[in-house]
Amino acid sequence: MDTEQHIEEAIEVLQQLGLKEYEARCFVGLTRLDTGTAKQLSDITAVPRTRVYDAIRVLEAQGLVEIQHSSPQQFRAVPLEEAMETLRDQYETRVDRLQDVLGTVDVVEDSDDSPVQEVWSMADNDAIENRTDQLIGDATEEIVLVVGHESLLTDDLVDVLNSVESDVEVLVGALTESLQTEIQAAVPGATTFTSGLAWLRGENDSKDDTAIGRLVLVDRSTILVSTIKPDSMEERAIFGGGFGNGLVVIARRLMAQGLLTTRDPTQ
Amino acid sequence: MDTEQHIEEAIEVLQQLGLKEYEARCFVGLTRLDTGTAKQLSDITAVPRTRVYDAIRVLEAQGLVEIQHSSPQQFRAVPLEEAMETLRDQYETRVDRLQDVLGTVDVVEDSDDSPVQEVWSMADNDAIENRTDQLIGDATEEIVLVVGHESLLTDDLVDVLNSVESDVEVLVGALTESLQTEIQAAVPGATTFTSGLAWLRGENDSKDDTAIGRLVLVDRSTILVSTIKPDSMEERAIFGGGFGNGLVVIARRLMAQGLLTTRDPTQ
DNA sequence: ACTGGCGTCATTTATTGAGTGACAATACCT
DNA sequence: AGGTATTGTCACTCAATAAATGACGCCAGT
Repeated sequence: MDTEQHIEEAIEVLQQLGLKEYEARCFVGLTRLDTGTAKQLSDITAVPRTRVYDAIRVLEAQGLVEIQHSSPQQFRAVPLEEAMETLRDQYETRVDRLQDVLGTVDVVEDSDDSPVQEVWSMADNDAIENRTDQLIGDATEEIVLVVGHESLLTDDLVDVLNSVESDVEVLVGALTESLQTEIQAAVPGATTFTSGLAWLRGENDSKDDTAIGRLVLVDRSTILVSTIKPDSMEERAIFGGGFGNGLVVIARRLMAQGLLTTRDPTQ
Repeated sequence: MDTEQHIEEAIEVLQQLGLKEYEARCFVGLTRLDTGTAKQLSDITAVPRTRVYDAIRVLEAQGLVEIQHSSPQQFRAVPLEEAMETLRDQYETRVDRLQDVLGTVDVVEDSDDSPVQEVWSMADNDAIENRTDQLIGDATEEIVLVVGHESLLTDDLVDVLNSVESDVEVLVGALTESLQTEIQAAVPGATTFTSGLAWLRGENDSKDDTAIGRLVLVDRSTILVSTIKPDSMEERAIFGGGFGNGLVVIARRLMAQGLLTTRDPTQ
């Protein structure tokens, strides 16, 4: 069996989605049994028979399985599409509710001065991507974007780039030529470039295992730089706002030196 | 403060979404602080100061907060919209992955006879709604639908009803006249009715606290009946397939007697 | 050098879930 | 019908996880 792998993975994902181990096992068991009893389930899922019942109840309450009240009871998983749709609905409901509630609460109680040297850091690919899109969307004058890895050129990103005001200058850099041509094709309105970026590649230090992910400089006043561990693909970003911000200043200087945009810095 | 309520609710929802208590409290704390230190957070969230750090780390890894590595560290919640979007993305990713994986696994190993008296039960409003839509969409001849509560007439349901093949007869009943007219307006292609349903109302037994939610009979061969506890709005459904199914037979007989569709059974 | 807030760790306590067995009720067999 | 196997419910133990608290080392300001 090669599905073994898939089964384990499915169980894991289900747990990430909030199910307990037994519940996950049972659900997966049912999806490959169509219909089954507690005993059958127990056999193929390695869940103690006596606890299949609990698990199934929870699953039923979540709308993921149906129960036939006969003896022995028969269990059946809701059709896959339907189940996923149900999960989605539940999640949507919760996120919406949260958004409402928090929107109401957002009232602040503050008492602060505003320092100018703010550098924030964030993790999580999705969050960084969202922030990137956000920043680009908010640009009013100029966007300098360097894409360090092809996987970061998402559809969303392309959309945002293409829907930018026409009076905003868009400069997009890539680490490789192939990536550059790809970007140029996807975002015709942008000026693309490749070289001048050698210093960005992490090949100098032998055990420096992090590569540049994205680099966004918006209106020369806000910058985001992310790094990626090539093995785990984990992304990490630092993010600086404010014109006087040290990070931003560095970025501007790099630009002034032609290290960021010049087609050939040796010229 | 009346936001107290909202705050607690937000924390709860966040926990449903997978966060731990401390994490939830910290996140909510940050949304009303814009930016804050561990101490400040600890003060307004009742989370032990020394554990704010852990919580924040987790939140950062999920892309919900940013950290400023100064001393003292400053924390800040990602803008609400962005955070919700991030949560959504993560969830979508997981559900999609699950769907892929389970789609591959769906291979069955069975060995069964098919009994004819199957009656399945399900819980969870969303799941029942999905199933309802599903059934209606699959109809080829006739749909009899009774809506017992206005909240069950969702947009999705209306859509499905309106997009049914034109050669499928659609009969929709309501418990009240106002609901009937509403339905007639929303679904012009349907034949609506109200009376003949007195027996469906739960007013006979004084302590019978469950009311009829939906009743769907498709092609006279598949039926779904749901009940609702009016106080908790919890829905529960039974669902029978097969032409020879007892439930279905009963439903057909009710129809033959005019109890389900007749405009005025006293005639 | 002393003090106080900051950040990290280790430890305790409570809660939750995983894993097992006793038991009554029910179905099944001959 | 009686006897046996299966089924469903509970109550319990053990392990894992999270909540809660306290002991430090570190760095800033005085």
